[in-house]
Amino acid sequence: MPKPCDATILAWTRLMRAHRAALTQAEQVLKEEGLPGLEWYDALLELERSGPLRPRDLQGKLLLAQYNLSRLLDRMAEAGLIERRSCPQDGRGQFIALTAEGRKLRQRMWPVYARAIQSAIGARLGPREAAELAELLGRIYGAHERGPAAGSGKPASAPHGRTSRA
Amino acid sequence: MPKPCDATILAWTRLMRAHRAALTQAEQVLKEEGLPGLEWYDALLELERSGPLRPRDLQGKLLLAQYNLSRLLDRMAEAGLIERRSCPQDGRGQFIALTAEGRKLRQRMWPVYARAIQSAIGARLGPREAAELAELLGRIYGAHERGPAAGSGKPASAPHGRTSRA
DNA sequence: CAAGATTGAGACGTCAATCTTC
DNA sequence: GAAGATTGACGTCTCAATCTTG
Repeated sequence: MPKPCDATILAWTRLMRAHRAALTQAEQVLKEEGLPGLEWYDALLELERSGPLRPRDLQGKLLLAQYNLSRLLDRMAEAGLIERRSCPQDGRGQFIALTAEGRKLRQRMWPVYARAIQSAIGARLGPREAAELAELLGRIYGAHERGPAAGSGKPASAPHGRTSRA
Repeated sequence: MPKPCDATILAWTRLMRAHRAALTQAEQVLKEEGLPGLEWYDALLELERSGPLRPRDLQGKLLLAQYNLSRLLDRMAEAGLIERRSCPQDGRGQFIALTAEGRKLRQRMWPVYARAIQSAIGARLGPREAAELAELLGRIYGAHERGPAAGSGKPASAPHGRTSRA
């Protein structure tokens, strides 16, 4: 394994710093609005998109450890955002389902989240540059998947736009 | 504030994912070698570069909250890596100084860290692309910090690399 | 025994309150 | 009173051990 070149090291450093700056800002804004953190948003969105899921599948989509997800689901269930349903085919598993409250909360979170994304990236990079950045970052983890945005599913009156729904 | 465009949202998502993937790998490798995490490395490196520092100044360089840094220093002092010295000019402050052990540990960590950086970025992007990525990420947090050759004057490929962490 | 999922204990992060010195 | 720094209380993360079902 060759040693990393200067440009590689600089890219690493900035990846760490840019992530921290962007994430801190976004979490800050959500907190000021009395909303939960981004992890909750991601879980809610994935459940809204992909219907009731087994924890194992959700874990894969969210890149969380099993024990971590288990406790996240505890908190979200206590907050009334999800339901744990038993799985008929496999007694070990469950199905995690979004509640109406969970759906509503995600919709309330999106405009705030979108503002943070725009402030952190959209305001600093043009569309062409953002696409270039996304391309380069995509190579770092090799995946090509969907983003955090999701329309309400309803027509035009939605407070948050239809965005990249792959 | 306009809504974020699709490319912006995709860049956000990939920033979050790429960061997590890269960081998780690096922390994993360090742990396997029985070494502490990247936060310790960053603190050790900053102290090695900038001599004894007051916690307030270290906090600025590491982008940590004050209470967070206070506890980090507790652990590092207990491990014998740093020393807390009283500050003659200002009784409220201190000077945090690296010990010989701290210096040795950072030197042991660097090759492992460098391997992780190379694996996460260097192996996937050419030097030109890495520089492009660094440039785009730099705009996200607006910083233009010292180049890889700054500080002691040693080259970045020495066990003195410019690194940092979330 | 293997896989899905949870739990107890301990490390770490976070908030607000606190202490000391300017 | 303001700034530098720490502390107590509480929440979250992490590891290993555990429980249950296939």
